[in-house]
Amino acid sequence: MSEAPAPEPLDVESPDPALFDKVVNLCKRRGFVFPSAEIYGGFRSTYDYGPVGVLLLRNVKEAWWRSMVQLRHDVVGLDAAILSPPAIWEASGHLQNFTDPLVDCKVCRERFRLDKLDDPEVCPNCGATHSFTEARQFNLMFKTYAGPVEGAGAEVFLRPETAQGMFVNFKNVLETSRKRPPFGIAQIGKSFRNEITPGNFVFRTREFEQMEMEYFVPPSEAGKWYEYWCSERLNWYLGLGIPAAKLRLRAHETDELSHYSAGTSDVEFLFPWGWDELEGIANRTDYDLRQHAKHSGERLEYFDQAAGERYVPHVIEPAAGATRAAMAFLMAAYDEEEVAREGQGKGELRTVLRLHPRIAPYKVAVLPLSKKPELQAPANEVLGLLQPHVMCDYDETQAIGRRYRRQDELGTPFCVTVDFDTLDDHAVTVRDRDSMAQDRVPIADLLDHLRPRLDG
RNA sequence: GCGGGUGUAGCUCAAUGGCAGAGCUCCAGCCUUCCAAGCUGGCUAUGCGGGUUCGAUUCCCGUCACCCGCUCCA
Repeated sequence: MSEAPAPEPLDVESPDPALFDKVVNLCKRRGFVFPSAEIYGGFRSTYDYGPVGVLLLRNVKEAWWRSMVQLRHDVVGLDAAILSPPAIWEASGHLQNFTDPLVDCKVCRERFRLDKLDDPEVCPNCGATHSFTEARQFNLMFKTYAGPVEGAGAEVFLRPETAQGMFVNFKNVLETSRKRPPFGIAQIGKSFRNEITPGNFVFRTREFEQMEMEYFVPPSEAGKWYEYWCSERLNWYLGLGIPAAKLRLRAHETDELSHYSAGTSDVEFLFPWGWDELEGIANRTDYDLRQHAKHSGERLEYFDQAAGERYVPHVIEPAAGATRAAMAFLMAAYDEEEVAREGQGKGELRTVLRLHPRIAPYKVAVLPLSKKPELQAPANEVLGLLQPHVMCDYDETQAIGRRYRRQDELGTPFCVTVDFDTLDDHAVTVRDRDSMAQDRVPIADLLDHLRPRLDG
């Protein structure tokens, strides 16, 4: 008798390449994400967020802001400029370090990063020696010109990260907010990087949105706060419904650390193509404040009255990608299930986004059972009751079952159906996305009924 | 930027050097209609630009976009 094959490891989720196409398809079909400039043939690496995509993205950002700023007393917000003078990026090191030296092999035409080559004289692809072109400096920052004259003096950059806005405003915030270390500055906004190779849908794009927070701490406490933010950030994704099996924290090897970092851990999500980064938590030490102090001549320090000592705070930075996070939430929420139909053995496939109510584009869909005029008034009454409090959709076309499925694909947690009985009992049917259960609820109690279920 | 692949309706796919089809979706109508029901009707497509040809969605060239690699890190 032959030995049984080793059992497949059950505790490890494997990536699912088919999921990628399904989610991208759903995004297009239902109005989450469209390729930019599509009617002109498209524009590479840019995407537009449609009617429900913009809601999803806003909800992701609002959930982040809520946990990072609103529910804390030690973090304040900021919204800094995207256009920025070269001085900032000279000080930050981005002008030097965000530059990749690229060389091409003249024999096999392959392109390499000079700094990643084992031997800068030998092509690792074809083995030719001395076949490389002169190194060309490729800077990942977008450059443009301010003012009427295009020239070296008017050069400005689109920020490649929001972080520097927090560092250059360190003194402003310290003085006006009267915070003291440990405290943080949070910012959500667009950043721009001229990536050589964007791809994987909205995962890596040249224009993207970041959610970053710089947490300033006494130098001796950097290690402690680094640990703290690593677990805090991992929990954020878990709390919004991403299963633990699809999340992990991975510490960077020393040789993959960026120029400012003394230690970085990534929150990674199991995307259809494998594990990839959602967020980096970096120990930036006092690098940035010292650099800006040196270049600007400003004193970027904190004076601790009690201890009578002056120091340059160290910085722990959780930096997340908003667009990436939205994509991860979609992929984690995507589900298909077979629903038995009455009188038929074969079930139908139901596509449902099991999004956390906090990030679902619509919280409630109001659905009059038919288009008959007598249902308009109660439907409008329900809408008027809910709209000031939660984002609602309204749909009166085609069969009710079809409309439930439409809402399932958008991830709407609850559907409220107005029927002909409503005219008599002044109550509506509340249908639950996940259980498909239906409750009869008086219109007067509707808000109280929904509120606890949406806050969860 | 290099190599490989792909490009037909909103989606999934047919077909053809000679009027481009289907299923689903979507829209309108009927139906006191609660999980993609039924019936009737309707909108919508050969990525873009050249070339060959009497005629190109089909063949050729270019271009754009996407996917897979080389990449990279929010």
